[in-house]
Amino acid sequence: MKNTLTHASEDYLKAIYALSANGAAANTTALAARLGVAPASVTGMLKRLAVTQPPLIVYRKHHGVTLTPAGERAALEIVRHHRLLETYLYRTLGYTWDEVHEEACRLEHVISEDFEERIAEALGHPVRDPHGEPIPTRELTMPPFEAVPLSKLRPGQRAVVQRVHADDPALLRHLQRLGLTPGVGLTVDAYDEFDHNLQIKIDAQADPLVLGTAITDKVFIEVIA
Amino acid sequence: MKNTLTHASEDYLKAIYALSANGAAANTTALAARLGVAPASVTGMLKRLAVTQPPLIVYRKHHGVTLTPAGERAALEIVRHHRLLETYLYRTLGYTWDEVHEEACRLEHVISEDFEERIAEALGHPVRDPHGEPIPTRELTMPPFEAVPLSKLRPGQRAVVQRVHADDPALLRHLQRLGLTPGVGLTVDAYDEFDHNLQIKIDAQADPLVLGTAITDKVFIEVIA
DNA sequence: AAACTGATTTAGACTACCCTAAATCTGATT
DNA sequence: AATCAGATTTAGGGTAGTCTAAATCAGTTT
Ligand SMILES: [Mn+2]
Ligand SMILES: [Mn+2]
Ligand SMILES: [Mn+2]
Ligand SMILES: [Mn+2]
Repeated sequence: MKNTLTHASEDYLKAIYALSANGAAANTTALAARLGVAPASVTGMLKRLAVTQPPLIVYRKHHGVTLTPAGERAALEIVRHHRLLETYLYRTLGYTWDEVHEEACRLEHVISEDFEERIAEALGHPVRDPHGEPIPTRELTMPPFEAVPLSKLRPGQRAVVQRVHADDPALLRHLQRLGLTPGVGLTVDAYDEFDHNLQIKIDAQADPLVLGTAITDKVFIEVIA
Repeated sequence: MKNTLTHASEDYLKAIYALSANGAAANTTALAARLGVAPASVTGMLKRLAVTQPPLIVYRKHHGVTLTPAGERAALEIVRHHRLLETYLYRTLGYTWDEVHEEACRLEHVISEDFEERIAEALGHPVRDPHGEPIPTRELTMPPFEAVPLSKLRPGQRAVVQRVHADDPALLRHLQRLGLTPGVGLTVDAYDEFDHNLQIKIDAQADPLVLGTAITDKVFIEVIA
């Protein structure tokens, strides 16, 4: 528990956490893609993470990987660092929401628990990061969060944007230009069942938008009535 | 110039900069002691730093090492990061002057030039860190600084403390308790030529202090008249 | 000028990553 | 039940950094 993890291990744990969020095991190829390394490198790291004391993952060859309770705590620790840092960079240092990810992804591995606590305090213990993603508590529990993507809505439904599940700066800038940010209310006007495009009308915007699933799968909403 | 250095290389360059500040070459043993590694490890790293393109150091076997202009720029870059971070942690996040070093020593290697510029701006482009040490400019020139240690003073002389050249938290807390911090005025009352102790009287303090060279060598002052 | 001593380098080994190319496994299809 | 395709692991190799133990060097002393 007190043995110090490397930056690389921490990024692997974070990726496993993200890819096994739905309870299923994360697989080698998806991890390799997300981490930007070769599949063989992933296999090597999984072997190492499985034999630490205590083990951080359960790894069954050819059948994917899940986090142990210790591994999940380690992952949530890094996610908390990451999202607190994003929030701090955004609110205190004037970063834009497309700039925060890259800086936070490096800082998250080197800040102390003291630093974590001080920025949490300075920010008033925030519950969401600038993208609306929930910040794990100090006790490392993940708050409940919206699981309904905009893509699931159908004409006539109203919703409020809660979180945007994206790191890519270009996509984030695009969403910003569209006005599709947390807190925004919208109504679905039309749905195309062949290309799955959704036509929506954002509150206080004159013109409707037509959005593909590349966007609507990443925007999570809360349905209103 | 754009090739990215490892954290370890950066710490070596910073150490070489510190140990060759007086123009002389830094030697293997001193580097090993300061970096907390074996002398053989230093030799290995020096060989690597000497053959980078461009070379960062001039290394002559058995005769020590100096920084090339490129190496000095790299070192000053890290020193600027370190001291700006110390200043930021101290002023903005409420760290004490004995807590800042350790955190800054990890952060200095991962912050972006953008982060550097933003905290410099937020702090009003400070010229000194919390210990009074000069912060290299954005253009990577080192401002002039006091080279006279308190230990050089003799009875009758008056001085103002300018900087404290120390990282050790215990020593820093001790100096704080003594009231020996940048900006403080003092007068030398007595000098013992055998043990080199100095008796000083700090302005606005009732009782005089007797200090050994472990302290007086680390406190740099400006002589007044 | 040889010997000594402490500093330094070399030799050899280890861990943590990463890679490419070549096996091998799994689950689906015939 | 054999085959096939794609996913995965293994094999083998590389870099960066660390260590200990064994040379070796340089400057000083005899
Ligand atoms: Mn990261
Ligand atoms: Mn933490
Ligand atoms: Mn450092
Ligand atoms: Mn910089």
